[in-house]
Amino acid sequence: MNAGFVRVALDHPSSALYDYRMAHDAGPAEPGMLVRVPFGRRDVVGLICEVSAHSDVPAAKLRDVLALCTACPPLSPQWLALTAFAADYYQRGLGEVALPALPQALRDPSRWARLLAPEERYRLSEAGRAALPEALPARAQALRRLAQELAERGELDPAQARALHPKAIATLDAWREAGWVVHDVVEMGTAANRATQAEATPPAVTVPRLSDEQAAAVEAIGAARGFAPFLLHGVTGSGKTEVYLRALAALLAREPEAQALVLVPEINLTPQFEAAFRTRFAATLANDAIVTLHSGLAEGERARHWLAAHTGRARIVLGTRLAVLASLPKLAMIVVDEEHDPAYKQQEGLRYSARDLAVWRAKQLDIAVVLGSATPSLESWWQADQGRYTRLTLARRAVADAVLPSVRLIDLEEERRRGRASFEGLSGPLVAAMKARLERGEQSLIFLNRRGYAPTLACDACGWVAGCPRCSAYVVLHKPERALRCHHCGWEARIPHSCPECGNVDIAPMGRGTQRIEEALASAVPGARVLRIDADSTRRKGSAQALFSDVHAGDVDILVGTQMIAKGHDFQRVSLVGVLNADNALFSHDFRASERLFAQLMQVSGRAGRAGLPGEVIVQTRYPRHALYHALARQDYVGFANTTLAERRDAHLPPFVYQALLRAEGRTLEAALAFLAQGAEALATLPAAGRVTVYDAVPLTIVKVMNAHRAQLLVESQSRAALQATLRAWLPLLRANRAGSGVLRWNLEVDPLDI
DNA sequence: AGCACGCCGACT
DNA sequence: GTCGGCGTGCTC
Repeated sequence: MNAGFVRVALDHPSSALYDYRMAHDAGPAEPGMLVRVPFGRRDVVGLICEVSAHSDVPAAKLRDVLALCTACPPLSPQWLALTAFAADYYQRGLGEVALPALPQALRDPSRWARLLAPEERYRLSEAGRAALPEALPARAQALRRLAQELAERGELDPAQARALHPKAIATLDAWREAGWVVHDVVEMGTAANRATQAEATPPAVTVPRLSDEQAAAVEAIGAARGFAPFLLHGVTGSGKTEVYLRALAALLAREPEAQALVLVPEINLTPQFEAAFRTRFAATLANDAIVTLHSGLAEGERARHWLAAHTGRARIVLGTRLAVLASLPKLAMIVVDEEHDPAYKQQEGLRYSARDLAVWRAKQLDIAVVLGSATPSLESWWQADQGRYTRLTLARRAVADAVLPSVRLIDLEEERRRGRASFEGLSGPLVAAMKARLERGEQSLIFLNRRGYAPTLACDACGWVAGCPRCSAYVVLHKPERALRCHHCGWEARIPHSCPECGNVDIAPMGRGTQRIEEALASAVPGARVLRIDADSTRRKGSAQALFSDVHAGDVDILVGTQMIAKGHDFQRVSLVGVLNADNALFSHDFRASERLFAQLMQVSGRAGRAGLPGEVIVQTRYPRHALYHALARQDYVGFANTTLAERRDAHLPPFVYQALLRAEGRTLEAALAFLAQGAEALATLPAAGRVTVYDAVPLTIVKVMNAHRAQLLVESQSRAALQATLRAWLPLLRANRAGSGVLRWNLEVDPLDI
């Protein structure tokens, strides 16, 4: 038998490609195709990176490809280059990057055959819903059950139907002829395209008039050819989304096959974007030409959407950071909304920055990329300063009479000194302002970046503080569940009735979280309907959406929440934003903490007064003279960015240097530190070591998590290339590091955000 | 990453 | 005497 060889990337830490024999009659193998191969003792799915007539691997070691996936068109060379770049840049194996980027269905060979086969679905029509199952004879139990399942589940595929009743298909066909059942055939590689939706006439779309600034931005983006990175700096409410919509509309009209990728920082923001896109493009794009891609999708849906992107049927792909690795053969424009958002940085596995990869992808494909934000990352701002990104500015709010909110700083020290009343951390002026909003039927929003009832529980008598047995952290008091919970490892315990150290029964919550504020508001502002939105209140899938719609519907007077409430939502009736407990971040060891805080406060401030109501922001602080708050009071991003960048330059911090972080977790802190110290010694022996600085290994602030002791080592260089070369040579030495005995895990992060 | 093989403590 | 702990090493 005639045979060739394929070099395959596997989801496996080694960056090496593995050679396999490939029988020619298995079909034409090409790079970008998936294969099922034996690997050690198991079968895995790999990605063909090269096809060759010979192999250097000894024949005795070579094994045969078990199957070739022919249902799915091969991944393009551009896509392979993208994943290869990401693997190289973030110091990972190609397979570790490429395979996890694919939907699960492609990594399961048993599903390959049906990948692109049309999917059939049966569902009840309006008439069927009204008539069934009553129209059936009472004794036809199996049929009644079929009808009942159809009504309850919404839809059935042929296999499910047959499982309920052997002759289900014939029955369903009969019901279809009676007008009770609709038979949908969904082409794989597209989203569900139901007949009823396709028939509906799109509603008339009201397209807002553009401001001069918006029009200029749209024109600049539209006129761009080739690689064109834009930094769209627009204050909250200035209509950045409208700029995206217009730019995309112009592109899709100009190039009838072009695809666009739109990234948003978190899943919660996809529904509103999706709705806006569907409405705007209802007349020009088929319903299935807009798809979403994020981790909240069911596996099957994710595969369908991914395939729609991969086959070119989807024209607009809207998604979270993972969408940046989608296969988009006709990609012609990328939008990254809220580009400064830390959520674009993956914090486990391959620690990539979706924003940075978006820019790389735009450069690779020679297309435009629009980075939008009210508070751009200092990295992007610096790129614009350097002239590498084109800056587009929207300085005014889009709604005619909407102005920027006024910011009031409440000096908590002075309040205390003057003996002014405060209630559970809510100062007098803030309470008064909320009461005034309640009377006027306007909404207030209270921002506190700390969930739970109280950060911890403490004993006044002996000084005991409730801590986690597995972590060096306090446990957070959660009142609804009457539990103490560790936010780092998930450890939980009942709230003790007395101090476990001294038996004192007067143990009390210390500090305040969103739950406690929610409770306090009920008495501080009598009659107000208070709603809390944080990771705890939105744990159930889809519940965030329901809670937000209560706010939009006006069923809420005061909304309390963590940063979840700061992002994206355009609350029409909010005219007051209160900020509690923001001071902690001012004195953090992480040099980016103030940048993040400023962005968050600007963002949450932007929730006030969007629909023409005068907006007010009240910040409670013990440091009212801090420069950050002054910049916030003036809503002065540019001033903040310029001073902070100057400080960064003086202190030799990013974006003026490039960094990487080696983290280790050990059974003991000593083991972790020893591993890092030995790593530092190994690095010093490398040729390019002269151009990189290695700092001392230090314990993390929360040194112990889940009984693992954590430490890190910072490596930096003025030259990205020197850093990259060093890291590449360093990794094999780290893998061979014999100080690794007490080390449980370690990882290397390039361009870390949290230091 | 899995999943083997391989060499030392507490159990039927 | 084994069952099983996880340290070490390999996968075309």
